[in-house]
Amino acid sequence: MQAQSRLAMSGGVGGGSGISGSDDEHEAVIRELTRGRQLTARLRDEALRALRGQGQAEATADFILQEVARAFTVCLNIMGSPPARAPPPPPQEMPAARLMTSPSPTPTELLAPRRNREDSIPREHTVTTSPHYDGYQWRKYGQKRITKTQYPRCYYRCSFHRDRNCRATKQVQQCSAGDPPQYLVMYFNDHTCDTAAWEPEASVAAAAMHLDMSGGAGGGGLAVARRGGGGMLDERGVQEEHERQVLVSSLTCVLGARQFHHQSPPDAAGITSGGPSAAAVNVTQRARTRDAPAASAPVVDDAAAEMPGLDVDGVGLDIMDYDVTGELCFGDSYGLPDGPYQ
DNA sequence: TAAATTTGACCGCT
DNA sequence: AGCGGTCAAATTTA
Repeated sequence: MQAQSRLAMSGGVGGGSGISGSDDEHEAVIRELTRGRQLTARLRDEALRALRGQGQAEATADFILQEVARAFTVCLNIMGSPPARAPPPPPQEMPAARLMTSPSPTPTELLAPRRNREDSIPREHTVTTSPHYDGYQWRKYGQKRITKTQYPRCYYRCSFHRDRNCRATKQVQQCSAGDPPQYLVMYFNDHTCDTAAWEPEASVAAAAMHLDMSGGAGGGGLAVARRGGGGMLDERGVQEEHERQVLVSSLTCVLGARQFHHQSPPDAAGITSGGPSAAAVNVTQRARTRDAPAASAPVVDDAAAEMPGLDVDGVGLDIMDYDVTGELCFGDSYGLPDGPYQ
């Protein structure tokens, strides 16, 4: 089960605010998240020791585990744990790891009291730097400036809302102006469109193939998820292409290392695929978003089957989460202060 | 031209 | 009455 789901089931979503459950549950969640963060730090030490001198593989492992730790910190902040519990930011952070350092309204502040209707209670919520890529296709149907918040809230519903009467919706609201910015994503209702999100075991290799096939900047299905916002795609095209190349390179490195070590897969895999990275959206989900509705991409699984030497898991997938510094395409009609939506 | 986004207006809830 | 969520016409994009 994904971390965000666990968080939700642990009381994070229940009871109106969507953040707090009972005091006992709340404390238990904070305790577990704190423990997870500590264990991640230990794992990072071990991984760096094991990968010492292996260049990019070492850097990649370092980055991933920093991100896992950051995800724990995000969750802890969501749960309202004292800021003192958060560790100081690592001295050499990669961009996505800087998120917690910028002052911003807490997710709790962003969540206005919700109406007491069944549909208005989020099933899950998460904080991510790439709010678009969660394995489903969404269509934006509204945007609203929420009082007392700095950023507008965007409303999405499943693209199969009409075709398959899918009632799933999500709301995305920026909650920090970092680089990349961070977004609070809330999910409502289950998908009934039979386009379930990808299994975490889906193929890294297939993802790489998709990346190669996706062509140039902003090409392919990226536009599906990021189409909105007028010229934003064009403005980011060069940067995205650069990021894509860097991350394909990283992925290739990881693939190579894992192919070499596939007899003894590192447990870091379990941490990301089954674990706590609230920010993580795996690349196969992204690949699915690129090309077609989620249900129509068996090609990727087939590709995975063609590369039996690979131990497929979430590690390489989560790397690709940082492929896109997905800023939302907020309109400019809200008279908002400086922000990425302008 | 179809598909997706934008955005003002409307509606229901508190 | 105010606020948040949704609708739907207009607009934009590929």
